[in-house]
Amino acid sequence: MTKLVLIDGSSYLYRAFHALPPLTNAAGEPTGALFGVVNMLRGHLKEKPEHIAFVVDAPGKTFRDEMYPDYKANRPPMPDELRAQVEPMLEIVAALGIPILREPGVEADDVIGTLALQASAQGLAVTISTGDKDFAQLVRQPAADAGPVALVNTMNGSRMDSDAAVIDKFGVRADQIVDLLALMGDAIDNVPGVEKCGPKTAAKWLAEHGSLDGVIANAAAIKGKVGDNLRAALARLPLNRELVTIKTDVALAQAPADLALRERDADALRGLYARYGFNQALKELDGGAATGAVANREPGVARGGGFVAAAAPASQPEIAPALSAPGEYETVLTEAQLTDWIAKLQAADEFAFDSETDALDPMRANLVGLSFSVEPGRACYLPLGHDYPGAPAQLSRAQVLDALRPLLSDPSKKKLGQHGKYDLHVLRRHGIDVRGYADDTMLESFVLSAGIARHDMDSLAKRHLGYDTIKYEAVAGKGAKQIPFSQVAIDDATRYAAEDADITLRLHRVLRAKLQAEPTLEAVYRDIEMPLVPVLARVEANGVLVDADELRRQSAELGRRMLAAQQQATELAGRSFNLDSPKQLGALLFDELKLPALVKTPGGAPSTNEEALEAIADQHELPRIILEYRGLAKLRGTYTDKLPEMVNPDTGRVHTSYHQAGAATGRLSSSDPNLQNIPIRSEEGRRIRTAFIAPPGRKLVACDYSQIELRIMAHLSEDPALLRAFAEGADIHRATAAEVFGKPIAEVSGNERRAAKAINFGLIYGMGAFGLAKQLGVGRGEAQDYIALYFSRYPGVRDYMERTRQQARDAGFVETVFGRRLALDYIHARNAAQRAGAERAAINAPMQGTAADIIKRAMVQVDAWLADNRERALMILQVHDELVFEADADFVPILLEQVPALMSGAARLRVPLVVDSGVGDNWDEAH
DNA sequence: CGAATCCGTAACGTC
DNA sequence: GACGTTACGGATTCGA
Repeated sequence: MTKLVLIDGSSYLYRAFHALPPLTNAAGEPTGALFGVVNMLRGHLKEKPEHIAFVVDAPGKTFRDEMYPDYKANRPPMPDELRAQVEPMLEIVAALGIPILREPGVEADDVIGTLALQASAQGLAVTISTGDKDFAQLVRQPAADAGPVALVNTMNGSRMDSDAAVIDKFGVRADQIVDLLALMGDAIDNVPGVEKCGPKTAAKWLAEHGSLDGVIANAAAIKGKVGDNLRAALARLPLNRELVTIKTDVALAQAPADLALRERDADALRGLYARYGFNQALKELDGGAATGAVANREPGVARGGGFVAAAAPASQPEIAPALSAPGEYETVLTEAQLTDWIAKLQAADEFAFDSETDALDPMRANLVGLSFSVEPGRACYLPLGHDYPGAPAQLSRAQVLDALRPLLSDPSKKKLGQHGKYDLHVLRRHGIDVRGYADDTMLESFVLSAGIARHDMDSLAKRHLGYDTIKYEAVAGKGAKQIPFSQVAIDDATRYAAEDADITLRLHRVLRAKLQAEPTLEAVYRDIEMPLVPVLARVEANGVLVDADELRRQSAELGRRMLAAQQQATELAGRSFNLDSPKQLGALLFDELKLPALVKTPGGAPSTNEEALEAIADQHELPRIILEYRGLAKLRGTYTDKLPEMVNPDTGRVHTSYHQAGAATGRLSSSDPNLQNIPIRSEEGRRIRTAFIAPPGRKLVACDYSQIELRIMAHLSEDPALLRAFAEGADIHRATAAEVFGKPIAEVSGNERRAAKAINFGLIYGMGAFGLAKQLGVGRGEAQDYIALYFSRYPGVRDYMERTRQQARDAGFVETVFGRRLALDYIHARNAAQRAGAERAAINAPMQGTAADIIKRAMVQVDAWLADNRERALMILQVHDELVFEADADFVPILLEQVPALMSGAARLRVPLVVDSGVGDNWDEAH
């Protein structure tokens, strides 16, 4: 069969340039790319093709630029060392007798595509020589009426010549390649695809939905972040497909038959080879028969299969869209401007402010600038610490803060912000005690729509103002290239920071109106959330003293025991494996050892979780060892290794961060580190609490609500039996057992109490018979009997639960005792499992949320009481139903008298709120 | 191409 | 039920 070789010249030139070291000839001219291309060409000529063409891009715009002005906009200009090699390359190609094609208005790709299909139709065997993966769309197997079209990449020796090879490489058929590329996009050509969608994801979608049109039609059903990204990119996908489709119908002067390989010009070649120092090629030219494929000596070969993806040097980082200012933003650099703005702030009823810093951790961040806004569309940025070379002179931080202090610390001067707790920390650490922090848009949003929305400023601006804010990444970059805000150009910083203050103010106007329309919610916001802000800031700033040496000792011991467990596991398995990898463990247990896989992960794989391992622990020793190892690894990896790292070098203490708008139920959450999940249940876990200590002369005091959620259930359900039990101060689990099992309290067995306790917890969590059965280790029927029995004894509870479910279905939300609304997104989900989950949440949320409201109120009151005793006692932790204090030893009795009383009095329910407390030198002892 | 980074999953600590 | 953190492993993107 007659052969036609089509060479993608530009692609090779670029790839050879980047793949090969920057070689030069004796005269110092760059030759690396040339060398690569020459070797590639010699490789092809060995195959003695009858027809061949070297195709390069013609200068000027193409039809793709017409279609999409930004096409290849990111591509930097050709480096000079490469440009210098273009002419010599063409000279060599010509001297080799290879026809050169340059077609204006289209790209080399389109010329190759057109010729390839024409030749194939004429029965020729076509080889496209390129490093560009896009050509996979042209691959054809030989057919009765058409010749094959194959791809080769001589840089790495790969060859793609069949449907199977395309599928093997890309996971889709050749005719789906354009769809695949449209989804992926192409950074080099500046064709943005679906973010986070690479070859794997695109191939998966195409396998499911057949084609790009199929994917577009089913876009709504695709989950996760990439699903969102897909929907955001939907509009441009058809254009993408056009851009990546290689044309096969270009009107060309040449037909395949015109591309015959001509006689080479040996003299010209000899001169060129000599000039560029291609000794091997020269020898071959004169000696005639060289042996072996020259191409295989290229350094690129060793790296193995796959097409090289990048043709051009790295593109510029994406340029942010013009930072369009929605309002008038002023950079304050002079005293006159500052005076002017202070006057504006003084005159305003309220103003928004925001701080810019050089770190996320408010306990470490330094102030870089402040922004203010007094009316929508007007804001200023006051740079204080920009220190890049060439930064304009800025006002002195100390003087500016002194000038602002009266304003910021005046309680009657109302301020508002977005997540102002952060700013309160930063300013406090710079000597300003902010008072009069009156409104916070994050908390307004949280109270208005907990459970359904995000409450960060970017989301709020989009949702309530329809406005796209400037993203932090747009001014500071991201990843490894991110610069601290102090290095951001002041002009960019002004647009970003002033916008923050401006948007905060505008958002507040919108959100305040929404809150005013809902008096109950407004009360939750005004009476519970806002007063808590400075309290949380204080608790965080106080921090907790941690005995790092004790933790290190524990780490060392845990490490020894982990090693022992690992050795035993290796022994039992007969080989080493990664004990931390559920995947490897699953393969070992279920594939190699053939143990039964009784539990599945949500993803359908055999689970290796605790339940699954317990279930097979009687059949093999290994599961027990794994469980032992896991327990130790958890403690070490999460706590004993990590906590010492979290000690703040300035304060010597650990400062967690409480998220006030974190949990859908109104609870706080804690992170960096999370101090709300320090172990307590297991003996060895509990030891970690001994490392949370009081300094000499002080004690830790822990006060916790006893059974607060069950008490709230009693209150909400008004069930007489439950109310009575709490009123009598009974051991509630024992009392429940007595009711359910129909015997006097004194005769309840330990086992019966345990069962009752499990039922009580199950109720709080909205657990069904299935969950309870699991918890108790009994059959589902038996668990169902317990529940039925429970409801017959506590009919008020049963009615309350049904009312709550109904309320959730009717209104889409449930409420706490204080009127906080908790939205239930999936209460009407089509998916039954999702719906059931939402119903369980509906049961749980009012109890959990009311408990959260109560302890928040208590914290505010306790903090107010402590205001006069800040040197003697500090509130240092909150763990959902527990408050922990550090107090002078002689102040402890007073604390023990006051705090439990304040906590009990934080709400008036139909049952008493009992608070237990304990004292010790460490957190473990304080329980 | 390899390295860095992002993302989802599995597991598990607390209340 | 509500969280946050860890580790892994695969996918994506960066950077040269």
